[in-house]
Amino acid sequence: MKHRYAMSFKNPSSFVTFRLAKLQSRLNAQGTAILKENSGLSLVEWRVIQVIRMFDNPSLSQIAEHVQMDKGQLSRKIKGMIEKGLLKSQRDDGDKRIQKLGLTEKAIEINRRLMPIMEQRQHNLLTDITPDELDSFYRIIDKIEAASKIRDIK
Amino acid sequence: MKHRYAMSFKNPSSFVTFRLAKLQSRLNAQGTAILKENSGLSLVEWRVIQVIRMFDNPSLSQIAEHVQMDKGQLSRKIKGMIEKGLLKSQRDDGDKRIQKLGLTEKAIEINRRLMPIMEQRQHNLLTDITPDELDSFYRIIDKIEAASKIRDIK
DNA sequence: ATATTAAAGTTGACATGTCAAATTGTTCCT
DNA sequence: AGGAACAATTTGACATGTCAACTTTAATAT
Repeated sequence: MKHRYAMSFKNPSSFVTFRLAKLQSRLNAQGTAILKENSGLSLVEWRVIQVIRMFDNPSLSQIAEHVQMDKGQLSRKIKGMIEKGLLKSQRDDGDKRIQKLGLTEKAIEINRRLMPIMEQRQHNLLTDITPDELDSFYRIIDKIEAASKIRDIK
Repeated sequence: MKHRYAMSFKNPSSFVTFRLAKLQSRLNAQGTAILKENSGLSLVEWRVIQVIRMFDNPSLSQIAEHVQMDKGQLSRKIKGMIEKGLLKSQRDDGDKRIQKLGLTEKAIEINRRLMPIMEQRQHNLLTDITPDELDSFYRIIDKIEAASKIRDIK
C-alpha cells in the first residue's frame, strides 16, 4: 500500500524522525541512569552483554551488526570490557582474523542481577500499551527501518 | 489499561529500546548522508533550523527543550552556526540573559532548497504505512515517552 | 601458485555528546 | 534596598561516536 501524506510541517514533530529522535534521547537518558544506579555498566556495555548472551560467542563484527555500531568504536569498547573482566576473547580456530567473544562469570553475575530490573523497566514502558498496539508498533518500526536502508532519494 | 508482557528475551530485539536504538541509528545515518549530499548541514543544524523556523525567535533553552539536547552542547553549536552565517542572535529587551535566535537569509534559502528533499525522504519512509497505523504509531511513541520520564523504577 | 580483492579488527584524528561548575542577570523575600 | 535563590547561558573536562587509513589473514581469479 502506498500512501501520500499531507506535508504541513507546522512543528518539528511533523517529522517522524524528529519524534523518534526525541524519544530516543529520553530513553537513553533513562536507561543510562538506571544502569548507573544499579551497576557500573554503560548502555553500550549492557547491549553488548545482551548480544553476546543471546548469540553463540559472536565475533566483533557480528556484535557490531546487531547493535548497529561502528566497528572501530566497538573494538575499543570491547578492549575496555575485557580489561574490566567482563568479556573474554578467543581466537577462532578456523579463521585467525576472528575473535570470538564470551561473557565472564562476572558479567553473567551482573547480568543476572540486572535483568529483572531491566525487565521491570521495559514493563513500565509498555503498560498502557495493548498487545495489539505493540504488534503494530513493531511492524511499523520494521517498515521504517526497511525504508531507511534505501539511500537513493531522487 | 495495564498489560503484562511475557519476558522471554531470546534475542536483543525483545527490548523495545533495542529495536528503537537500532532504528534510530539507521535513520541518523541516512539523514546525515542526505544532508551531506544536498547541503553542508549536520543533522543537528537541520533540526535547529526547523525549530527556529517553526517557533518565533526562540531562546537557546527553548530550542534545547524542543530538540531534547544538552544546553552546553547547543550553546557551542549555535555559536558555530552564527559564525557560519546561518543564525543571528539578538538580546532580549526585557531579560538581558536571553538571546533570541533567528534565521539569516542564507539559512532560509538553504531551508527552501532542502525542504522538498526532506519531505520526500519522510514520504519514502512512510509509504507502506497506512494513516491509521501512523496514528497508532504516534500514540504509542507518546505513551512510551511519557513512561520514560518516570525515573523511579523500584 | 601468485596476484588481486575482500574481510576482520585496530588505530588515529577529529566531531559530537554529557556532566558539572562558573558567570551573569532576574526574581522573590523580608 | 539587600541578599538568597533561581534562570539562561557559557565553559571545561572528559566520554562516546564517526570516518578513513592501515594490518593481518582469507578468498578468488587468473
